[in-house]
Amino acid sequence: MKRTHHCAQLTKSDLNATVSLAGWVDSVRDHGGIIFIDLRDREGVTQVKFDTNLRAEAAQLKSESVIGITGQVVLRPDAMMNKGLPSGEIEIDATGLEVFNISETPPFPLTDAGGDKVNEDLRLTYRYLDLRRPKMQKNLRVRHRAAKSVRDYFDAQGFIEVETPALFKSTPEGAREYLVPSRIHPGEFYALSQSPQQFKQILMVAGVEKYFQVARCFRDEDLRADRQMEFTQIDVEASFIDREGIYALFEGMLKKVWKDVLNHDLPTPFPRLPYDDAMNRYGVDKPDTRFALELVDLSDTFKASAFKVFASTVAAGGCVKAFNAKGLADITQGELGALEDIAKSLGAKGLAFIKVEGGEWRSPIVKFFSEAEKAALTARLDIAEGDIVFFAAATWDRACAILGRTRLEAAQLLVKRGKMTIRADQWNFLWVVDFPLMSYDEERKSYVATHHPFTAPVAEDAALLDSNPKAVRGQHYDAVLNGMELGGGSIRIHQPALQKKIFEEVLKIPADVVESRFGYMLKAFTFGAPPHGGMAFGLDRMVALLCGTTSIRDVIAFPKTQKAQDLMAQSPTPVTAKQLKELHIQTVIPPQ
RNA sequence: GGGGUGGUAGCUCAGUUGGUUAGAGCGUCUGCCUGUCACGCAGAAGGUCGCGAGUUCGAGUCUCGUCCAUCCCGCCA
Repeated sequence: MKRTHHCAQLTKSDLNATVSLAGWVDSVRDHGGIIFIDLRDREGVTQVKFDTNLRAEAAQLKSESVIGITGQVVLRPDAMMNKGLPSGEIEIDATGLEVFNISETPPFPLTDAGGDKVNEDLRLTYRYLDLRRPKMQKNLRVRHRAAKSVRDYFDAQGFIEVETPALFKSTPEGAREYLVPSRIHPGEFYALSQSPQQFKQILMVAGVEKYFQVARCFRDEDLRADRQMEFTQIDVEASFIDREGIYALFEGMLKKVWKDVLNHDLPTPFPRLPYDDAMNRYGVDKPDTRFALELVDLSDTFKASAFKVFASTVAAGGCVKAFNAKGLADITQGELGALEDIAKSLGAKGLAFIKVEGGEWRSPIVKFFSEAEKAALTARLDIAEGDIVFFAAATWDRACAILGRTRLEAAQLLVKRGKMTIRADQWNFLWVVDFPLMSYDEERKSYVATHHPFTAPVAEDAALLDSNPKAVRGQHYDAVLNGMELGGGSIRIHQPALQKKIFEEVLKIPADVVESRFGYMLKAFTFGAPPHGGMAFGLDRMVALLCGTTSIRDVIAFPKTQKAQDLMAQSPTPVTAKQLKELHIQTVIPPQ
């Protein structure tokens, strides 16, 4: 029996044709004298009818069994047409049945709706069943379609895909790495590449000019909904390009991907938002701009306030910020408590608020406010009946973090009440630009690169490198979509002297360490490094948003759990003493 | 490393103030049924209440510990 068609391919136009289908039994409806089976393959579902001779054999079938059938395409009786299915006007009158495998009863329902509710550990243990669900099949295809679209785009733009090593050397400045012991060099280690960053810059020195790679990257950091230990990035680097060139390049890529995958026309160019504005208005460097609830700085209003908590914060160089969660005055005690807990976990002492109910301001702090302060609040925050305003008084970055997070939580509460909608298919892309090149690390008592040490400073700020490193902006940019950071990149430093100065004088990395870690790169740059820049763009995150989810586990075929385990294959595992010996490794297991 | 949520039948969940034999829907199994498409009807089986300790006359319920999943903070140059 050879398959002639896919399920869902057959329609009224195939009437009377003799066809063979193969796939999985989606459901069995046994009416005694007649049995209907929905046969499912990766393209869809078709109803197969068994009566007379094959009835007994068909009655033995269970859900998820794999069968092949032969039969004639026939029209269903008028009243029995299923308008909900593409193949709903016809059915296959089976004349042949081949059973390839009877299935055990699956441990959870393989429907979209049923499977979505199932505990994720069970789905991951039986990932091959989870992936059979139409939604997961669709996600795999969207990922394939998006990756192909990306490859076609960069090819058309003159980029060539170059593979760089997964086994690199350890670069402890960055993310924690997966170390790989060397058998041939006792006591020495490779590290799995956390990014092709250094190789792609070397490729620019090598004269490749336009490089890209759909690259697997590895980072030994804690996992999250949008972070796996191994993930895929669209890695790009080009010579003789500036920031505007990169923006246009990636806007073109995203326009094509959205068209190819969703048939949606993305408007370009994307808005640009300076880092300071992003922080001041949204409290994060990856704002979700699908809704407002923007932060307002009230430091001026409260610098001489009778409310000492606010006044003293401003006097100490901090700021007072607030935002109006319009319409959320009906927040419950429990929800308010949860918001407070979040604020406290971000360093707030509490979460001050003003509710407006029945024309009155209800608040533990409003008694301290003067009439002038109240008037200023009303005007600047557009306060009206049913609103609740949240405040944070702290250092600038802390106040931003507290309210940035509270803003997102408040938005969820408003969505839950039906007072606001955040559409998953509204695509608010933006470029966040003008990041500070350096930030001061209080623990290490030194400057650290905000992104990475290869980022070039903005030309007109370069003179400040010695006098005021914090004020130097980097030629860095982040691509943000609906509150998720999709990618980041920069124009790089291509002058070896400047790169050396950043390493040694600004970041205070000892010269011998610079030499052992980056010596080869600095040396390469002395042989004619072109000006260059690029971007690392998260494929998993992009595909997740294309699929309408925020968890990249839904778009990775075999993801790990938050404890970094593969529940299906059951990794990691201990290894034999022989293996360890060969690798010159001894393990020390901490006591339980 | 820290905080939140959850873990009760194969799945999803309910389980009141600590009190008799722990329930529902779906699924599974058996029987009936020739037009269903979430088929229907009748019946049945199915439980280490995550695990361990404690309090109590008595624990699914309270306390402590622990494991797992998930969300977040730290972390992710």
